[in-house]
Amino acid sequence: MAKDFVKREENYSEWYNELVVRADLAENSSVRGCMVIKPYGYAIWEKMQHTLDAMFKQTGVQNAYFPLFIPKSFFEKEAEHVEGFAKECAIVTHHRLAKSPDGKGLVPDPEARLEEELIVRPTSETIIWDTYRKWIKSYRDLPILCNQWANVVRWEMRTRMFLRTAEFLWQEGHTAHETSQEAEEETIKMMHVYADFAEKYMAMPVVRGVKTANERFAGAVDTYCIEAMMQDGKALQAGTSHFLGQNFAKAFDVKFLSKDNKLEYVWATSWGVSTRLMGALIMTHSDDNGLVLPPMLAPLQVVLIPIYKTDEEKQMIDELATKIQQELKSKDITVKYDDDNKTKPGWKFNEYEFKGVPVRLTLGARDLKEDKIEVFRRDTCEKLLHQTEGICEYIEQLLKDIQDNLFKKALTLREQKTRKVDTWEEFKTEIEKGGFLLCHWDGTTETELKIKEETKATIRCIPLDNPQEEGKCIYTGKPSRQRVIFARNY
RNA sequence: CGGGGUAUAGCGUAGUCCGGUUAUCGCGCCACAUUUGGGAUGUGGAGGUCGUAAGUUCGAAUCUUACUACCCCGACCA
Repeated sequence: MAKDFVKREENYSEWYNELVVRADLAENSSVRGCMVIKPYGYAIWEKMQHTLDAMFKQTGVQNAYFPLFIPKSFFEKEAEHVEGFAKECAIVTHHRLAKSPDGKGLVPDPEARLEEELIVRPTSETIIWDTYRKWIKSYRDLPILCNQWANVVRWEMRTRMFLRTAEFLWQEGHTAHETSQEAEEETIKMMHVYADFAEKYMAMPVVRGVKTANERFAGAVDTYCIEAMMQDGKALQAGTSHFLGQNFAKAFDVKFLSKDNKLEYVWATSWGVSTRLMGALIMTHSDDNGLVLPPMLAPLQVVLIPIYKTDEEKQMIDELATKIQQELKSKDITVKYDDDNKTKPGWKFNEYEFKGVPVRLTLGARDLKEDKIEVFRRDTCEKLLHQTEGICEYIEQLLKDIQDNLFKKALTLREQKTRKVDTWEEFKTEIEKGGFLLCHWDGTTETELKIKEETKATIRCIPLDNPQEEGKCIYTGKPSRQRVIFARNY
C-alpha cells in the first residue's frame, strides 16, 4: 500500500495531482501554468509519439515543421478562428532587452518594438495555409499530407498538469485536398487512427463521434472526436479531427487548377492529439496504489528484484537474473534488474508499484531453492509462484493479458456509467452522479447552452454509429431522432 | 479580471493573536555500522537573508504599509 496517498473516492482531483508528482511523471515549474515533464513521464509520451508517428506515416502522412511565431495579421484572416483563440494568445512585442532606466534589471528595449507583433502559435492553421498557398498550383500538387510535432501555447486561466497547461506538446496534421469528399474521408480516417491508438495501445475505450456546432473547432465545418470516460465518470476529449471545408483556403486564397482547368479553392483538414493523452492514460487505469500503465506504453515492462542474505545467494540470483533479462530482451520486452543495495526490497516493491510497472519478479533465495519465482501483476495486484522453467513465455503472455484486462476493465466501467435518461428531473439528479447520459436533444445550440448553464453538462458528441430512434428533447420536448451523449467534462 | 486564502530548510509544519536568548518538529539528505520475503534501526552531521521592500521599535518570523508569487472559488478552455 502506498503510504500517505489520498484515495480516489476521497478526493479524485487531489489523487490525480499527487499521483503525477509522486510517480515522477511531471512537476509544476517556476513558470506559471507550465509544467516540467520528467524523464519517466516523457518516456511514456515518447512511446505514444513513436507509435502514432508510425501510424500516421502508414497512411501516407509526412512530417514537417512550421514556425513557432505567427504574424498577428494571419490571425485576423479567418473570422471564427480569431474569435476562438484571441482570448488566450501570448504576444511577442519586442526583440531586444535593455537595462532598466533605474539601473535595476532588464526591460523590453523601447527602440526594439516589432513592426508587426507575433503570436506564439496556439495552433498552426494560419501559418500553414499561408505556406500551402505557395505550394499549391494544380491538382497535381494535391493532396498534401503533413504533420508536425510541436509545442503550442494557450494562455489558460486555470491549469492542471497534462490536462490543461499553458504550453503543451502535441502533433497537428494539416492536409489539403482536391475534393470535399476526399477531405472528409481524411478527417474520418484520422479519427479512426486516434481511436485505434487509444484502444489498442492505451487500453482506453473511446466513443467515436462528431461534435455539435457549439463544441466545434474555431473555423471548422465539422469536428470529429474520440471521447473517453475517466474513472470519476467525467468525459475527456482525447483527440479531434476537423473537416475545415474551404474556410482556410478562402481566408488564405489557396486555389488550384482542376483537371477541367477551373480555378478552385482547396479542401482542408486538421487533426491533433496532445500530452493531454497522458492525463487520460493516468485517469483511466491508475488506482489507490499509484500509477497503472498498459504494457504497450510502459517504459519499463518488467522489473526484477533480488532478495538474499549471503553473497553466495546473491551470486546465484545474479546469474538467473542475467539469463531472464537476456531472454526477455530477445522477446522485445523492456526489463530492469534492480539489485541496488541502497534500498530494501519492500521499498522497491512500493516504488515500482507506484510507478505502474506492469510486472514484477521477486528473485528470492528461498523460492529459488525450489526453482520458483514470485510474479506480481500490477493491474490486479495479484501474486503467484511460477516455476523458473518457462517463466519468460509466461511473462510474455501475462503482459498481453494485462493489456487486455485493462481495456476490459475500463470498458466495463464506462458501460456501467452510461445510461439512458428521458426526463429533465431525472437528468438533473443523474448528471450529479457522473458518467455518460444518453438523451434526446432538439438539435439547437440554445438548448445545449441552457442545459450547460443549468447543469454544467455539455454534449460530448453524437456517436458515429448512433441508432436512430424517435423521441422528445429532454429539455424542450421537441421531436428528436437520436440520442446524444451528455456529460460533465475535463 | 472579480471574491477568499497562504507565504518559515528540498517537502510538510510549530511559533504570529500578546515583539525579547542559539526559530520547533517530522520526512527527506550526508557519513558510519548493523540490516535485506512489503516503505529497516542506531549514532553522528549538513541544511534558514522566516516571500520582497520600506516603516515602527532598544529589539521584528511576530506590528504597519506597499509589492510579488502561489492556492481555492467564478468567467474561459484541448
